[in-house]
Amino acid sequence: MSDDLQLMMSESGSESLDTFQDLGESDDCHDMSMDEHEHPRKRLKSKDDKLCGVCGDRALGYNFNAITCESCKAFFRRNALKKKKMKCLFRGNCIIDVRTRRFCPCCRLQKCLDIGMKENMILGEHEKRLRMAKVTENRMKREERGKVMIKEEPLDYDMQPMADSSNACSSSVMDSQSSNAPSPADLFEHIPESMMPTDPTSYRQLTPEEHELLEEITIAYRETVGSSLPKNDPKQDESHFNTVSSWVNNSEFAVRRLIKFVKKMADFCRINQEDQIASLKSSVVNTLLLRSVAFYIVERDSWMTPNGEISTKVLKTTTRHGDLYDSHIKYCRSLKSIVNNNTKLFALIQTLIIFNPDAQNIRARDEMSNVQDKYLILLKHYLEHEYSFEFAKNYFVAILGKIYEIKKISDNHAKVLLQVDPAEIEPIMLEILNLK
DNA sequence: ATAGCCTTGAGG
DNA sequence: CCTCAAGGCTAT
Repeated sequence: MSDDLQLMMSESGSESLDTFQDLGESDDCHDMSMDEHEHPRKRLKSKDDKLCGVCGDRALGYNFNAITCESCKAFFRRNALKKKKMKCLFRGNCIIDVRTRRFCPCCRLQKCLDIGMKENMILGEHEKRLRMAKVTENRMKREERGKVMIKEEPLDYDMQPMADSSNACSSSVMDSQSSNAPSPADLFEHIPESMMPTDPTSYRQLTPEEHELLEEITIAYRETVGSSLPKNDPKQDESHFNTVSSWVNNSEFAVRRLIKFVKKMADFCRINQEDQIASLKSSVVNTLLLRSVAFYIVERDSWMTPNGEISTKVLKTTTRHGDLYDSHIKYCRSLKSIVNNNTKLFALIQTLIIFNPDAQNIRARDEMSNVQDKYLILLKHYLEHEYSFEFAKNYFVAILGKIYEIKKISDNHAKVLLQVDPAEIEPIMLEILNLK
């Protein structure tokens, strides 16, 4: 490989111009033959005879402020924003052409910059999300039009959760009062398939801002707390979990993920630093619990880890708190059954847990509450987007109930945590759990 | 990781 | 409409 690479480097170094001209000539020939057949008149100027300023390959036009080929465009997009600086294995002056361009990313990137490609023209994470929000918004409109055009038929009445149009205001009041409505807890113990989404035409549309916000936290969640932990080093037998302190230390990765998660949220960065710490600390145990739900497998009564399953029985033998175990598993089963594997819902719940106005030591409780309200509304609107308004209302209440419940359970867990010997706990976990 | 091809919003 | 220039997707 390195032989080839070196060969390529020296080869191209001695005849880079030849390569460039060869490409140019073949390009011209190609164009002429095409043009003679298609447009004999304007053969000279019609098709692009543009060449990539980086490698000399055929170019379609400007990319990031310079004329480049598709591959150099993609290359620049992938690499220009990386903060890790690549280093050239040679002298930093490798010749880049269509065949050698892959061998020295460093010099290729340098040449990109030399010919004037601008890294600030690469859309940032935020701008990309805006763009995607716009795309999906338009897509939804398109599909909406399609449905409306095809529809033109009277509404179908087979779905009872459609309490929308005609008598909306009265019906919602009546429903909330009516006694025959199943209690939310019962309603969601088992997912009522019959009430799941169909017929999207009369559901709420999220605004672009809401859509973007939801995307933001969902992506952040998926990339952090929602992802599985790195494969743990040795064989992860159950002996790794036979003490409380080993459980705690095992949670360290999850806590790091939580920190990464909050740092990705613009709303979290906006609150003052003391409250950031306070809300972070008070949401750690809840977060671990929520994680345990996310990776819980109802059918097997176990948790999925990168190294395989861990039976929930291990927790019972570890803590020797049967009641704690029971309530935890019950919680896993119930929340999992209503949320399933919906990452957006997990992300929303996670967010609501973090922006908790009555957490310990919060200074600006009003402000915290305002932020939480924002996500409460987002959750509500998301549910109304996904389901009928009536169904969403019950769903909303059920989820709020579960969020309240998670706090009680985590309080119980906190008591167990106080039993551990601080000497056995990693410093970060000591700090974050206030165990010192 | 690369690179070709596709989709798309903005702007003309 | 049409073109330009972004990002996305995916076979290699």
